[in-house]
Amino acid sequence: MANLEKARRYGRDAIVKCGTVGGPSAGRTAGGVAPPNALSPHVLNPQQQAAVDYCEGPLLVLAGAGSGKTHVITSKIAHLIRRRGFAAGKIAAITFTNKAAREMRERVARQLGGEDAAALTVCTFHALGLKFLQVEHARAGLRRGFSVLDADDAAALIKELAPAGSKPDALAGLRQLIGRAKNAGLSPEEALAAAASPRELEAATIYAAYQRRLAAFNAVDFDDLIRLPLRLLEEDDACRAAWRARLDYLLVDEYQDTNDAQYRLLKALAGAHGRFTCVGDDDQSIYAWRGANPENLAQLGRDFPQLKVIKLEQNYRCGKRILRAANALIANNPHLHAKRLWSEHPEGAPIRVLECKDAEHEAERVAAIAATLVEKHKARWHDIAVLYRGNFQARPLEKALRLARVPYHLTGALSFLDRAEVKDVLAYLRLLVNPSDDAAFLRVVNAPKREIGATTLEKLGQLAQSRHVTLLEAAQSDAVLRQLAPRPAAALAQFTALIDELHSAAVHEDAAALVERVLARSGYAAQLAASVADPEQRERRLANLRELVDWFRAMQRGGARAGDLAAQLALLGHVDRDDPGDAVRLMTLHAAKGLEFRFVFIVGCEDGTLPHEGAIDEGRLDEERRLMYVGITRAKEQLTLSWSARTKKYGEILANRPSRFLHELPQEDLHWQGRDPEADKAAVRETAQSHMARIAALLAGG
DNA sequence: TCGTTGATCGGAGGC
DNA sequence: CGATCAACGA
Repeated sequence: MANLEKARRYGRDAIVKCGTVGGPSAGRTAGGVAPPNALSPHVLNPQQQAAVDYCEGPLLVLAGAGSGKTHVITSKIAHLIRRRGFAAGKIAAITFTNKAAREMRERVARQLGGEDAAALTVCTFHALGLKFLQVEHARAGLRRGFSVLDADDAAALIKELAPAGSKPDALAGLRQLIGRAKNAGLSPEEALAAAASPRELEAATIYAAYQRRLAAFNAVDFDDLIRLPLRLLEEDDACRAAWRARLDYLLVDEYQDTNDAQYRLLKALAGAHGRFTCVGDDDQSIYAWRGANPENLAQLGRDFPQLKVIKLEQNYRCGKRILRAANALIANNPHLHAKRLWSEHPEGAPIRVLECKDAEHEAERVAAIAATLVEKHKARWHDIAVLYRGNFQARPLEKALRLARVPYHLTGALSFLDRAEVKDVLAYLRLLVNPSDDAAFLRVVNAPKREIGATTLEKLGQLAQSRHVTLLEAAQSDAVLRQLAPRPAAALAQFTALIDELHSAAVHEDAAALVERVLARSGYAAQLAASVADPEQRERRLANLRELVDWFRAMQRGGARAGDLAAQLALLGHVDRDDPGDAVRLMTLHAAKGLEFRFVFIVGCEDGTLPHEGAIDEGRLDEERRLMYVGITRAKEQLTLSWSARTKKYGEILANRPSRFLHELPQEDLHWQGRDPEADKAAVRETAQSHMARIAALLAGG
């Protein structure tokens, strides 16, 4: 109670502890979704309360790492509905990932009860754009049941339109330029007019051809999900008025990640009075390379002079030492609104810096320490995360962890929907819903193998183009088939017969049953079972297909229509796979954003790795520093940084220097630990043996 | 149509 | 050094 009084006197909130050293784990650790103030979820500190209460005009909440921003957003939604009389159906909360949207929806549902929560719009920018286009498809020049091309399909299409034999990096450059034009909200015509170099002119020309093809496919790509709604909202007064009337209040999470088009979409929807709350942290802006524009934070103040800014600086996650290090590091970056995070947690242990011989040695030491934490300090495996700059750094870690018998889980590896078999089945559905979807046609026409090869398809494409029909229509035409060799013509006829059959079934069947029919009648499942030799891989891929059917079944219970599901599915980056369980988490620093762990290792703290070499060369150190900052602030109790003196790079061995960021940390909080390879190897052996002994005991004991 | 060779390249990855 | 991918031959 004394603490409470003291806190009040200082104008701070009651002490709400979570995850102190040795205490119960709280927060979003390893899959848990409890709010940061887990012991007292309804108490808000004064800044959080102010952010919830202020609904009169535009608000920017600068939410430091671990400051309880999701709590603020969910509380604010409840406040808007219960105290301010907003209709739940007219509030939209926008996130960047499906995962964030799902978690937010769950938390709002817990706080509000199901009915209001169900009426809310909680989704990603892209899902909102899709919803918009499904309503306004006619105005956007689309027909019902249009398709959403995923990044791979879009890349394949650009490749087809680019000069034959373009090199991969030339194609990547084209994609980037086209993406940039779309992100700026430019139509192909505008991009042509704005082209300032031969390269841009070429890209704009291909952009124009690309959009013509998309229109012919009755399809859009991801960027169009923002660009097309934006265009309609900015140019069509009636449309804009209608959508503003549907949305009374907007909340945007991770605002620092918005790109220009997304920001303009927000502005168009919000209107001049600006009934919105943006929550973000400039220090956690780590996606500029993907088009995010952190300048949008400053732009908000220029576009809305009445903007109110509230900073959340109390951190409920990290020990004081960790926070000091984070503050010291990020102080080297320029700031529009400087923040200084503080915490009421204990000091915590010094930050360890492990100096290692090479990446293998580094991995062994991490494995040994992780094992010790669990063996001797009662930590759970999932309390531990190992973070790195690049995916290639996971390799030695995996090896060392396997050797030390430490269970681990790689997050962010190949996602469910990236699997070829899942994409193939989805392409079948796309083609059934939208027979104009040539990209889908090309994907499934020879999956399973029907002896329809590239030559046949090229000819078919030419014939379709000259007759101004889709690929499917061309394949259905006897006149076209007569111009092909008899064998491929017969194969194509068989394929279109299959599509016809599935199409008539689609009328009366639900999505899950349709997927099962596709799998059975196309022979896809049978071929998969027959052609994959490795039994383990075969089982995994068949399981993916079953999971897809289950997913459709679950969505149907939610009342979704089969046709819309296929489009939505394109937006769903990854369906969460099995719970990773109690295992050490291995992931990139990027993937770690938004998560927290009791014990965090950041490996590869070397100049050239973190900060990355290319970033040093181009003077883009700020974002690298923010990446390190994000990593540091993931740690609740203990942070261990490591670097190795030598790197094997492309076959040759190079000497490293410790990361310049290590020198930016307060040296009095660091504990540098030199190289001692033998001791660590012994430790790994020891823990491995003890694990084996435990397993043996378990087996013996039954 | 499919499997092999040889050249290439090496940053993070949401929707 | 090793994975990946385009071009090639059977």
